[in-house]
Amino acid sequence: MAKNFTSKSENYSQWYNEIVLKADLAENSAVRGCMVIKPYGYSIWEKMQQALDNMFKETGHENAYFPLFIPKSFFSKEASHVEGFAKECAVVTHYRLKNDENGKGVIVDPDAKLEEELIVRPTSETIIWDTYRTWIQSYRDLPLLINQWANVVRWEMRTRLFLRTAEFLWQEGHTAHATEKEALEESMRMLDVYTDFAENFMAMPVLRGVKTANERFAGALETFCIESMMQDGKALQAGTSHFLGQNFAKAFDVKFLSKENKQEYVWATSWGVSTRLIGALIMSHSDDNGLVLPPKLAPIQVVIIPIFKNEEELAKITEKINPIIAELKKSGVRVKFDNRDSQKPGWKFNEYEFKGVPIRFAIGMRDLENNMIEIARRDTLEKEQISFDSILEKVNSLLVEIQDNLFQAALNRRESMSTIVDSYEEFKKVLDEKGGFVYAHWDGTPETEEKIKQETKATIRCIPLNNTMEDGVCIYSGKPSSQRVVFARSY
RNA sequence: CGGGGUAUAGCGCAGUCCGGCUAGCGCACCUGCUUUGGGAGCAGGGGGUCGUAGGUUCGAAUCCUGCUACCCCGACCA
Repeated sequence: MAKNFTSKSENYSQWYNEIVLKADLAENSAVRGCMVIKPYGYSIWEKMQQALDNMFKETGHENAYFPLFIPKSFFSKEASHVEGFAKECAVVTHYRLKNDENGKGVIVDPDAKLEEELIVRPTSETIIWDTYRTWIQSYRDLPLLINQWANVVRWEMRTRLFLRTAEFLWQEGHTAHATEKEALEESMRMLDVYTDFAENFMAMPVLRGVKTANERFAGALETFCIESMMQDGKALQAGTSHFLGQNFAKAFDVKFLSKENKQEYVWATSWGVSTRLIGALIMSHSDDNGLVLPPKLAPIQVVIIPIFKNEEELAKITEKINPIIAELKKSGVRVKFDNRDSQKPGWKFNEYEFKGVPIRFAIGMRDLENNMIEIARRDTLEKEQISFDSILEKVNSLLVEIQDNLFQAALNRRESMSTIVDSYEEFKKVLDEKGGFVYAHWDGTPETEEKIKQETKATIRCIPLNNTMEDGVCIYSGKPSSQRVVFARSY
């Protein structure tokens, strides 16, 4: 079974790229740092969108859309926010092109300079809060619970398909509340939504925690996050939910009249996940045979491959399988019958393995005679013959089983990649030799965190929520500490 | 922005050091026959101003200079 894949144990980075290319998910674009998401990759994103969007609706949120361009002046209103994003913004300075007089093609018309430059949004807090000012007057307008599906641009130095591209797709929720308590509850609620999505749809276990000051979102008072562990032992931030306090309300003068007839600033949250989740999905489950998708997000859950020598045989197979396909579709299973005669069965087997389709059936003349069918599962690569009449039952139970199995395998992997250490020596050794999450005591200062980062490239991924309190001493400074935090090298 | 590398058919590459006949290979594509239970075989075929601008030379993919783009490693980041 030579699949021509670089083994992930040999070169993880190359393995990742091959998965993306061979599963036909995406490719680098001609535009610097950007990515073309191909139809199959996009269909996975659509599945993610649908699931998340339902969850947002269930928690009372509505979708809206705000402009791509943000006047530069909006950014100067929240000092720490601009500091966080200034280095990576694309800026629109002109609005017209013209033909070069020297015949050198098209040039930017110097006469078409914008009075005020426009920033291509790296995130939408500023333009949304500028808009919210006019939407919010009374406590009756609150809470305001809005989500936007959009593209954003961050001019990163170095890019990687799905994990870090100059332009990426995401959703960003922006909410306004009357009280601090409500806003904090909202940011926790959305962290719960993300956790639910990651674990139950992506089959990817996550650590829930709060970021340290160094790692906090620009302009937030508190950043909550879900952190996942990839198969190479590096951490990936899968989603964030920010408690913004009154920072943006004050910067954009968003006030409301309370029940007590007093002018007050609103309390805010924002939260987002991006197409990076597709990268997380790839690195959580895939193997040396290609992509492995959890059934709940697989664009094709079941593929049926007929094995035939001529049209008559195909007709017989089709006649036999069609009722089953209809039944599967009726019960909501996404099924594909690949009856192309342009490719051979073996070619198709490999193709759907690359693409991570959870269940594959193969049916030929032999099976018709025996009233049997061959079923293969992508997660374990196991094959078996089952009775034709048990297909429906088998598919329904196996889809659930694969989903659970992927989660459990990822969880086991993460647990085996988690280590508790009590000394800096041990800390460095584990990072170099094993990777993964490293639980260690930290004195709580940004200085120590920064030094550890410089010396080891490991950052504090989060301080776990509901952490167990435990007295100890900081592995770096030896100062007292009351709990362990989670370190890792990360993407 | 620092360090390294690459640019030749749709994709992946060889050829460049040491200039020379019609620029070659694998995959993909087209035609025909035989095939079809894990990426089929044989035969035939189509596709290239060798990144770009200039220079050296009888002659440049190959040597020289400028430019551009992309990739990898760092700093930065969802």
